[in-house]
Amino acid sequence: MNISPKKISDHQLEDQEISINHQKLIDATIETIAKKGLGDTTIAQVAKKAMVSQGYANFRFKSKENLLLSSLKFLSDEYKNSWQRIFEDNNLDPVGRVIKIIENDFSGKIANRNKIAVWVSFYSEVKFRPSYLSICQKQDEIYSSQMEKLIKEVNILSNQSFLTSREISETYLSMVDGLWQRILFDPKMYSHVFCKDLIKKYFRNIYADEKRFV
Amino acid sequence: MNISPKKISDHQLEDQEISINHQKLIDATIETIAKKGLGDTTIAQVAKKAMVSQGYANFRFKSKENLLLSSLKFLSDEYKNSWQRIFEDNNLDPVGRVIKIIENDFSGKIANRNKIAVWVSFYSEVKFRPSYLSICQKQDEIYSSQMEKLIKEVNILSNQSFLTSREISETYLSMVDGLWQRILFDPKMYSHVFCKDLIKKYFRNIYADEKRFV
DNA sequence: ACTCATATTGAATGATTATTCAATACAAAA
DNA sequence: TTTTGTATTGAATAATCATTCAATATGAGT
Repeated sequence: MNISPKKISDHQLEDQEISINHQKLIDATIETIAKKGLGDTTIAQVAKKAMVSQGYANFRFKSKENLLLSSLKFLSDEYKNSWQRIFEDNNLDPVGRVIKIIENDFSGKIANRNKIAVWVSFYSEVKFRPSYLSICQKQDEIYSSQMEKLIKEVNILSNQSFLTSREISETYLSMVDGLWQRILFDPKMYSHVFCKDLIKKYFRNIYADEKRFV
Repeated sequence: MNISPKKISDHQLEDQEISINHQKLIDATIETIAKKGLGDTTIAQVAKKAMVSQGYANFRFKSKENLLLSSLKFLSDEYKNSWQRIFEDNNLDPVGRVIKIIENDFSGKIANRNKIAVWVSFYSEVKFRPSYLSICQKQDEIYSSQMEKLIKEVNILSNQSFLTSREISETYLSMVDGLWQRILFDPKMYSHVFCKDLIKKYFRNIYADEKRFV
């Protein structure tokens, strides 16, 4: 099994190369869905955008279904990483964390029209594709429960007891989903600032003493 | 131009027959989208479910696109009629109207999983099909503005001034969209009762004196 | 019974597209 | 240089569908 350093290096390079094409195809898939819609996304278009041959795209991902799945997984992980970093940031107090969460959910990286278009496309197929559901659902459950725990802390600190942490977090999560969808309809009216302000006002109403919800 | 009574009667019958097939096809389209998804809905399946030939379905609606459009229009009108009746009901006071609106938005007729699946399917294509957008957007604007006016009345009656009627109605509308989407993911958790209670609690928190938000 | 107009059929067509695979490019090892 | 294994191509295949249309059914008027 004597493996030479060269060989390892080669292998790593190989993996990197593979990885580059892999990611190029996923990026191209997301761009294509964002531009044409899930239904009008063909392997030929994706391959062209990724600048590889059509045959290669299929070979690399085994099937179109698998390419779509991988793209959804990528988006889902990207989102997860963004909020996980906030929950794990020990420099933040509960209210500061909530504010960061809101800002993240309506940041240019997460809530831009292209990515929302992709999200909503997959959401709309969730009922028919258990594989989509399983990717989204698990992470959503974690997000929900983390959010509820966080709100519980804020509730305690602010002596708020009329609304339960569950109620507040469910309201927040449904508002985010709804606003994302509305961004698709009318991105001018539902600007990031508008959405963030609306949600902050919601919190401000609940936690009247907390001046940070602008 | 002497038209005999018989002839008129025939003509009406003819129209009715046409109308029956027309509606059978639209119903079948909605059912098929709800069962298979927009992307996997074929004219053949719809025609089979409506018990007419494939060729007829195409002939009658001129194109698949047009059949889908007509189906969206039908759903959209059905929804509009349901809330318009509430806004026009003079027996209701503002708060009573809000409660009826909430109940309507999560009634079995409107917020069932099949219809939501169809809604979300069309929503997800809105960015790519201006024709879908134009059907949805206009009615949504009316609903929004009616809702805002209604909330303004409630605000005045209850001396609530921290949240504007715009803010409350936008919050309500985005919550409804978000909750509808969540019903697709997890209809058990997001039951109609759960959704209605969540929203009523939101209003109860704003209008603390109003006991009718359960 | 016959004619005519309209409604409806269903098989044929043509377009689109995922998938396959034999052929080729390429680069590393000998 | 030659060999060998892997990466990549792109043309061929096969399946799926929307759409068309010639043929047929239906039923009212004469």
